[in-house]
Amino acid sequence: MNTGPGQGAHGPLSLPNWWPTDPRHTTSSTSDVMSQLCRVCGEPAAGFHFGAFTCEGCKSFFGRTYNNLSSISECKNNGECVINKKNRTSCKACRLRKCLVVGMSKSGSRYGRRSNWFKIHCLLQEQQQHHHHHNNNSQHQQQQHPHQQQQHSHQQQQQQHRPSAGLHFQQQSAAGCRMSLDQGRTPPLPPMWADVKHHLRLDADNNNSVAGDLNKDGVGGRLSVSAAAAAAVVQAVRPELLRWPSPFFSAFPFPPPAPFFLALQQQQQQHQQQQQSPQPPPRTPPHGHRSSPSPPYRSSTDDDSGAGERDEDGDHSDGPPSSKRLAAPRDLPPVQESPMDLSVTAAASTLSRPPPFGFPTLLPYVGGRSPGHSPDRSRRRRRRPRRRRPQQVLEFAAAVDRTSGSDDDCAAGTDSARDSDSNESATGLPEKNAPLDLTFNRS
Amino acid sequence: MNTGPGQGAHGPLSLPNWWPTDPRHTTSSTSDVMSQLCRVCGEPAAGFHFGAFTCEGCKSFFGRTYNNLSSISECKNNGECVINKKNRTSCKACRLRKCLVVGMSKSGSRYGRRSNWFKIHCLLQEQQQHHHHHNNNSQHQQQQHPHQQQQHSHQQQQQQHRPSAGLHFQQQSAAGCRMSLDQGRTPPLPPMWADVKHHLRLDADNNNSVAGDLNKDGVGGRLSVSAAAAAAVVQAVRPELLRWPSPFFSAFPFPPPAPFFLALQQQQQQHQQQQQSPQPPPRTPPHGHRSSPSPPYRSSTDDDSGAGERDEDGDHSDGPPSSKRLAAPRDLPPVQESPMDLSVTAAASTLSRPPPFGFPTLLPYVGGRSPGHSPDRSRRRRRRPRRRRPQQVLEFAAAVDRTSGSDDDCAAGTDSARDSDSNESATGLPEKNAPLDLTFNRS
DNA sequence: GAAGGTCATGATGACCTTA
DNA sequence: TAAGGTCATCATGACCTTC
Ligand SMILES: [Zn+2]
Ligand SMILES: [Zn+2]
Repeated sequence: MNTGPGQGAHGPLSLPNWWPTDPRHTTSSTSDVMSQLCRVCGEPAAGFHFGAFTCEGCKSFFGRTYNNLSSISECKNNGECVINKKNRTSCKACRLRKCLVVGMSKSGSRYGRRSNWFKIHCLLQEQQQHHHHHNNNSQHQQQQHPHQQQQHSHQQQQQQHRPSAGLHFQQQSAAGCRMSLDQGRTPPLPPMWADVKHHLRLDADNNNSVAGDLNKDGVGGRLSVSAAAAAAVVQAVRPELLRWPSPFFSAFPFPPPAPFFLALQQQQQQHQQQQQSPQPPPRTPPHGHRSSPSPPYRSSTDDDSGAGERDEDGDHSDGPPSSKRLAAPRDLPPVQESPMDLSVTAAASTLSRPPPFGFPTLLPYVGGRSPGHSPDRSRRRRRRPRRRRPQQVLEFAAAVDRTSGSDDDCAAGTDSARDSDSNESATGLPEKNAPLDLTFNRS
Repeated sequence: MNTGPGQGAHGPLSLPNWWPTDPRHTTSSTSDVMSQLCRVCGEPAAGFHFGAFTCEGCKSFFGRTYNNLSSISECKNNGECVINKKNRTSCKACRLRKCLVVGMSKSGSRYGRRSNWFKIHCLLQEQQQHHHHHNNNSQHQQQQHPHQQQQHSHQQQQQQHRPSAGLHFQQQSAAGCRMSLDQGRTPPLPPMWADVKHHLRLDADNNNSVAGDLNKDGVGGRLSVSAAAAAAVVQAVRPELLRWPSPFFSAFPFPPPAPFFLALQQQQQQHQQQQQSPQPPPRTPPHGHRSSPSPPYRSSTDDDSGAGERDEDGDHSDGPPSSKRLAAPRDLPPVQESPMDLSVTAAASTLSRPPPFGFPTLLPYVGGRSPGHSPDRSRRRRRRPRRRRPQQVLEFAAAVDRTSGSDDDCAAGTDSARDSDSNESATGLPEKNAPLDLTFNRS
């Protein structure tokens, strides 16, 4: 409980003292903010991106590839690649897995370019509308942290102070066009969401090394709700990418709360059962949660300089720490209260690898820019377009055919996957489609 | 002994019947030329490039990376990657090693854009000037092929008919400028080079699966002289790329004949001995030859459809074989007799990773175009140059410092190399230098 | 016909803009 | 400050030119 936003009076959002400190301010006792490393590759971090301290490269990689999961080819090293600064570009599957493991999520960014603290509050508001789910799933963390019990009132009380400036939720119509719904001021959270709120708080704390410990043994850590959501999306669309190392989803101590994921997983399981596919059973993702003896989140006084990600070489110590380092920490600005557009977009029609279940229709992510700011993507360099060979198209068609049937893709999900590369559809990149936004859509 | 150039009368070069058939014409009994596959990745071959049937991609890859060995990062899979169509871009080290194993060599292309048959004759001429070496090394193959003995006279006789239009050898001056030396008509080969000629013949036959068998166990195959030369260059400049799998150079049944390689290896060994570096002893490259019980080259009637490279998935069978296949075989045109420029260029000053020994100075390869054809590389798209971070430069400097001392690079040459990636200097790409030409220079 | 050049294409990541 | 756009840079490989 050191210097954090909880003790400062930032406008209408005066966080209580029990509120966990911002990990960007209180990282550890030995490493300060200036020397944060990318949780994915170990390079000096450039900031807190998509829910974790990452470098610019990993930030861009996750921002790109999560919307285009079909561009990732399966790992050829049994999914055991250890990502570091130099080999981070050699295996995209393991890099994405590492991103998910350390807690990165695009779903945490669907609130636009706001501070993470503001996003947490928005997420609390959002989850509130689906509280009829998971009433019994929010109990398995309480005995480990009884101090969380008496903090619910504070959290809700803080929730009352939350700036509610009319969040614009958007829903997906059948035609694919988006329509904004002004939700207005949301009611306070019911008590049954107290524990979920605790996990939601981890959304801002997911740079903790508890999640980083996942890289060691695949167990012991826990991820935030949005991170679990992101992983569930990847599991749904590209299950072969998360097949290794062993229980990926068991690291999540709770099922994802959004009904989207529940339906996603159920439909996927039903599809796999009725299709009798050789794909391995989906190891009961997020539902296969287990209670972990580890604390739900790290204390800000813990030392995270030696936890996780330490199998990289120490090449980050020889470079000058000047521009790659983070900026000096400042006081958190007050949470913004201006209205915002919570665009949840989708584009299922451009989904190069359509999932076998009813995936919600997606529209390409339009970003948080103002409507008047046209990206004008057409002015890119475009010289004489050279015709492609028809073989590529045929390969893609064959891959889609085989994948939609899901009959041969994940047949070699054992150690023999290394160097065998026996599944074409997983790694065969289809003809380049428009980037997809897999930011999960709330139905 | 089927249809080949040996029985056709092509102008002055009427090859005798015993002359081995062109592998481009007589591949095997089951696969014809139209269905040749890339010896590196298994894709339908686009032609006979750099001494082996390769696709366009592997051709371009070898042509690029052999001149820029510093751009290749060390394999993270213990050098055991099996290259196929889909994962060929994932590990450049193993792809280059595969290229060398199947017999690709830039040294075979230093004669310009000539047919392989013409290059063989030129190579014969060239090797003749260094016949004072390896007088005793050229004996261990004869007992296996006694029919080669009485064919020497034919080969020399054919050598007399060789078009000798004044080969322009170039030598390297101390100042780095090149000067052409018209060697004129070379004298006939002495008898001691009979066995070397046999291996030279393999230069055109190095698409045989004997070399391809190297991929299975690392032994049993043999490579051509130029292929051994190319491998020796890689061994000299980037020894860590050929450290795996086990005895790479033991596959070469003969030492490289050019004194360049002798000096290269000797200097390297001397340097390693006096430096007491943790690099493994250079496994006695090409000198550690051993007699192989396998025939020195494949008979044209053998079936090579099942030898080597068969651990890839059979994705090359589902694509349309139209444009990727080779053109229909035609009769070999007569060997060209016009004068040619045997440019052997070098550029040691731009060597990003200077070898610890006295590497011969190299100039960037200028290609075989006519002097009036300026590539005009400066008209490439060049927008506002964005300044680089100084960290990159410092990293490169540190890497060069460490590598020049050769104290820590090859320390982890065991199975722990996978995923550890403990050596910075091997994979740390230095600041992009000009592409190097490592086509070996004859002193 | 092979060597090498060309360049469209995709991936990457440092830098920038926006909110 | 973070999300996302920009784009220089690089690697790739299909196509092309040259010899
Ligand atoms: Zn990173
Ligand atoms: Zn190939």
